[in-house]
Formats: sequence, C-alpha cells, structure tokens
Amino acid sequence: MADSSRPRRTRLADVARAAGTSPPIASRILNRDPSLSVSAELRARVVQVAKELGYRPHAGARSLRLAGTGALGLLLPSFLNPVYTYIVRGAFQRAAERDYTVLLAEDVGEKQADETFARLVAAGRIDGLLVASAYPGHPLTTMLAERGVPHVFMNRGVPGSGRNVVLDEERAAAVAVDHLASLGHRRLAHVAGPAEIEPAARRAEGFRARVAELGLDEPIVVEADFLETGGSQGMTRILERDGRVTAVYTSTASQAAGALNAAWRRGIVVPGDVSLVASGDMPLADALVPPVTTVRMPFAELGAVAVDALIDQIEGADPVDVTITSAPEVVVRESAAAPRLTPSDDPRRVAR
Amino acid sequence: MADSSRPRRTRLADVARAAGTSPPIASRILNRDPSLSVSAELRARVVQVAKELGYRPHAGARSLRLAGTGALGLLLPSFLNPVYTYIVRGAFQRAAERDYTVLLAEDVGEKQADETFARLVAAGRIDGLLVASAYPGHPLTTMLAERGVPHVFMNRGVPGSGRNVVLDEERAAAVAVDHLASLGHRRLAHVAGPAEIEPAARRAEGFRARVAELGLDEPIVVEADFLETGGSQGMTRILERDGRVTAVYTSTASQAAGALNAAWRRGIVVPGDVSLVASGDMPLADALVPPVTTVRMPFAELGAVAVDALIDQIEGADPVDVTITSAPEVVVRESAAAPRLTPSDDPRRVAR
DNA sequence: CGCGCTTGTGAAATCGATTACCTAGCGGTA
DNA sequence: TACCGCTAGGTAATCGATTTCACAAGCGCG
Repeated sequence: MADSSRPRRTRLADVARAAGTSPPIASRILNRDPSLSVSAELRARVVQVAKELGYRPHAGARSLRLAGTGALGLLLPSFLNPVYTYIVRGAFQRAAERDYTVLLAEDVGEKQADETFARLVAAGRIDGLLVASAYPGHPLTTMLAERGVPHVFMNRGVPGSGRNVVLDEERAAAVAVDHLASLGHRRLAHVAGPAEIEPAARRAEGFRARVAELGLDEPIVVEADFLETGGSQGMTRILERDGRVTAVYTSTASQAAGALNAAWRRGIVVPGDVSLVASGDMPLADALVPPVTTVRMPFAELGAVAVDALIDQIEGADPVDVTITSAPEVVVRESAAAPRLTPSDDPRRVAR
Repeated sequence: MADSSRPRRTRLADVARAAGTSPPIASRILNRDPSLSVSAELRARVVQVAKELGYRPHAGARSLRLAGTGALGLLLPSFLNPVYTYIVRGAFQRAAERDYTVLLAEDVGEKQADETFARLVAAGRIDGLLVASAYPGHPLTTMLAERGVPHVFMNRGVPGSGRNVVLDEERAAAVAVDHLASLGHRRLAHVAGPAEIEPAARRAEGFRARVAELGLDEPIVVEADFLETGGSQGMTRILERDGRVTAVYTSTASQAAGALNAAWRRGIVVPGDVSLVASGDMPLADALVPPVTTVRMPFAELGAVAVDALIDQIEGADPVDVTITSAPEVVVRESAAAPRLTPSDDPRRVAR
C-alpha cells in the first residue's frame, strides 16, 4: 500500500500557472499589495483559482522569507486546571481572527525550560510567547528578555516587567467577601494559592483589604496549590486553626472540590456549618455537592486581550500592562448561605 | 524602548564559521551523516560551538528543504475533559523523545473543519495528525485520507480505517462490572457516552456482555455527553426508569461528578442507596463526595503509543490498529459498597 | 612515475514565497 | 517626432538548511 500518488501540496506556482500569470503577481494579489496594478479580471481569476485549488502558503517558506511564523506559543502551568480551558479558547479564537495560530505547551518545570525555549523560540516556530506559568525566578523570564522575544505574562504577572495582562483579582475577592458579608458572615477564611504566585498574592490582599474595610473578624488565610489536593489541605488547616470560621473563599473550583471533600470528612456540612465561595466559574462548580457559588471571571477575555497585546508587540508596539476590569459577578448556587443563628461552639466534628 | 539590538538567531553559517569550516560540513556533522568522514577534532569542535551558541536549526528552513516539519498535530474534542490531560502528556513526552513537537488544537466542530485543516495541514505546519475527536461522518476523516496525510485515530477509533489506537474499553467495563458484582450488586446501570462515539459503544457493549455473562439482572444503559451535565442527566434518567438499580457505572470522572450531584438532588445516598464506579482515574475522583471508585486507564500510554504509531507512519510504515491492553485496575474509594441487605422498595426520594 | 582509489571539503542547487528591480507598451506632450 | 510617465506585468535575488556533486590531496600499487 505504499502509495506513489503523493498528492503534493498546491504551490503558489501552481496557482499562478492555472491563472495564467507568474508567482510574484499571484503573491501580490493574494496578499493585497496596494502598490500593484492589475486588471480586475486577473485579480479575480487568481483569487478564484487559489480557492479552487485549496491553496495555502507553505508556513515554512513563508516564515523563512518573512522572518515571522504567524504562530504564538502559549505556555500553561498545568493542563489539569480547567480554568485554562477558557483562557485558551479565548486566545485561540482571537488569534484566529487576527490570522495567527496558537501552539499550546505545558510548562514542565525549570529544568526543561531550556528545552521548551529551544523547541519553540530558538527553532523559530513562534513569533512570540504568552506565558501563563510565570513565577519569580523562572529561567524563561530571563531568556525571553535577553533574546528580545516578544512576550506577555498572562494571568500571572511579573512585577516590573511592564507586560502583564491580568485579571482584577482584588476586585473579585472583594466581591466574594461582600457576598459572604451580606449573608451575615463575619469570620472568613481564604484558601489562597502559593504566596509566590502573583495573582494569588493579589487575591489574598484583596480579600484581607475588603475584610478590614467591612470591619469583619481577623481572617484566616492559608496557602495551598490550586488543584483538588490543595483545596483539601487548605480547608483542613483552616478548620484545625479556628473552628469558628463560618465561610471560606477558595482560589479555584478545583480547590473548592477538595475543600468540600475535606469538610465532609470532618462531618462539617456545607453550607450549614460553613459556607463556600470559589473564584472562577465553570461547569464543575455546578456539579459539586452542594453546587458551589462562584465569582465568574472573564477568562476568555483574558486570553483574547493577551493575544492582542502580544500581536501588537510583535508588530512593533511597546509592551503594556493591562488589567481586565470586566466586572466579576457572583454566580449564586447552594454552597453559601446565612450562617447558623446560634453557631455551635465548634463545628468541628469527629474525623471520619 | 525600540531596541535596535535585535539579537538575531544563530544560523548554521555562524556555527560553521566559528568552528572553522563550511555550512555543509557542519550540517552533516550535526545530523550525524554516516557517510561523512571528518577528523574527530572538527566533529567535536562543531558540536561544541553549536552548543555554546545555542544553535537550533530554523524550523521553517528545515521544513522547506526536508518536506517535513518535525511537528505533529493533536486534535482534541474538548479541552474541558480532564482525561485528555493525561493523554496529551503521554503524547508530548513520547514526541519529545523522538524529537517531534506536538501542536494541540481543539476540534471546534464540522463547520470549522476546513479551517482547522487549512491551518495545520495545508499550511504545512505538521507532518501528521493525531485525531482524538473522530466520529462517523466527520469531514476531517475524508480530507485526511484524500490528501494522503499520515494520521492516527486515538481513543475514538474509526471502524475500518486500520489506523486506530484505542484502549480496551470492553475489558475496563468488565472489570467495573466484576467489582460491583463482587460487592453483591445485581441490578446495574451505565451512563454511556453518545452512541455514535466509538469507545462509548465498546464500553457499553463490554458492560452488557459482562452483565450477561455473570447472569445479573437486565441492565439499564443511557446515553449522555461525557461531562458533568451528561452525568447528571444520565443519573436522573436511570433513577426515573428503575428505582431498584443499586449500582451505576459512568464513562468519565466528570460524569461521576454530575451523577453524584443528581443523586444528591433526589436525596439518594452514595454508596448507601446506589454505588458508583467511574471509568478513568484522576485526582478529581478522589476529591468528590464521596470519593469515587474508578477503573484506572492507561491514558498516558495511549498518548505515547499513538505518537509512536503516527511517527512510524510518517517514516513510511503502513498504518496499524493498536489496542492498549495494559490491565485496567480498580482504584477502590468510597463510592462503591455492598448494596443494602434489605433494599427499600424504591430508593427514589423526593426531589429537593 | 602515473593511474586509480580513498578521504576530506566546499561550491552550487534546492525547497516555496516574497520583494526589489526591471521591461514593454501605451498615450500624451513639447 | 522624441521623450516622459504611467500601467501591467515579469526576472532574479533572498531567507536558512540540506544535499548533490565536483574537486583536491594523499596513498598504494604496477
């Protein structure tokens, strides 16, 4: 079954020949060169033929000539966190609108940073990089700056880089606190992300600030990773530290799942004993038991705006910081309710 | 801040010059051309210099000359289903080992199939495609075959294509049924995927076959999508159809989350009233309430083997069908237990 | 001493698209 | 009529890596 019939790709020369002209003219027509003057018929014929033959310029040849690939890299910290799904979709869509292709990669750690860099940047596969996996001291940060590669830090900013596209985490945290306070909660806790992750710090700060503004009790803030295990550990530590906490704010829906699990293990009922609100809405939140109230964040917009910022940069604009300010919005479900009027002294129960 | 100091990429010519030879020789040394005979010193010098300068061949130039890009496309049905995380990781890793780069894309539907095809295949960005989003009548199937593009259908096979790399869903289903039967369940149900999705059909068939073999009661099988909402709908329909079901087998962990939610809404306790087992293990299963017993599937291996199959195909081998037979293994958690000795007539409760 | 081989090396051609530069023909004008 | 300036289009060079092929030097052998 070794097919000798390699249906070779359509080349520009094929289009030109079929349209009765030369490759350069075809190229300039297809690329809408305004300084070209040709008859309307020829123009139409070339466009027509190109479509019929399904012509697409060879990306390699193009990148060789143009010193640009029409592709952007997008580096995620972990494919496992579903929030990135929305960021990625927003990025893909906006990139497609602006005629770019997005190449997705998972940041597999410092040790392989060289490898990642080599594969994408040094090999000239991309024109710029969207970095969603930044943290202080990440080797990639230096490499990109040194080589003058256009890049944007998205979701996780790098202070002082002047190229951060991030969400308004402070405001989202404030909205969550407001919601809980309006239900009557005064003793709150927050399962934050690792302190060195920039948005985690902003979220925690926004949380503390709003709690102070409203004059609520001194809050508890614990650090944990962003996935299920982190939520579980965080919730456990909160319950161990202060049994009188009546509401918990987690950083992600995945953390909320872990938090619910940890509460359940200790016999603590949500929202009866403790209310729960998570940052970032997604279908998972609606499927948990009980369904989790969330603060919806404009993830898709984040992806789209980051792509815009990067493409602008590639096209010569100076890097800029952008904070997406679309209003975070509370999606009310069943995990947050008014606290017990007469709270038991200590809602901690025997561990299962 | 417009930097005029574009630190241009290192080219082969730079390496050659620095090593005191010509580009062709440097190229042949770096590519280990066996028909080349040069002094060991020159060889060492070139390799050394290339490393020092961080030389990486320009992917575009290379693909132009070699008619091959060193990149594979991987088309997923939805970034939202976390099972793909493991498949993708397995694929990325194996691809890196074999010196290929993987480009990830989400299959956004028939209408955009042309667009996807154009972006990746027609633009010559990839040498072959891993399709995890196949279903009967998918336009991509035809396009790929017509153009003679190397491709593999992974996870979701296309019957008769002769290029399917899939898991042993029948066995996994049998293992799940065995586990439930060993706990004493006789009346089982299955939340299957959409009937037209090939692995869903195999899973359902394996389920039915094993139930019959063991002489259990006639099972209930309902169709639903693979995410949370599907699990919720599926569970609801099962409970409505037959209140005497004591155990449910779902197709994914996401479905399990939805199923737990639906059960909870009706006041049905898991595993007290109904036991639950999900196909495919992942951290989410451990965080649900209660933690869900799963059948672990070798997802990473699936990704790796599919990559191997595709690269082999690119290198001239004929396509092959592969079924990964690594034993599926039950991960026992708390969602499956022995049925009530004296089941209530109908465990359906008042909807909340 | 010279033929024919083996080694070692580099010049030139190639992949496909783009672009700087050039030519041919035309009408109009001094 | 000779020349200018425009239109419509083509020729050749270019991007970087690879590969074919020709060439030169050195060696053994007759």
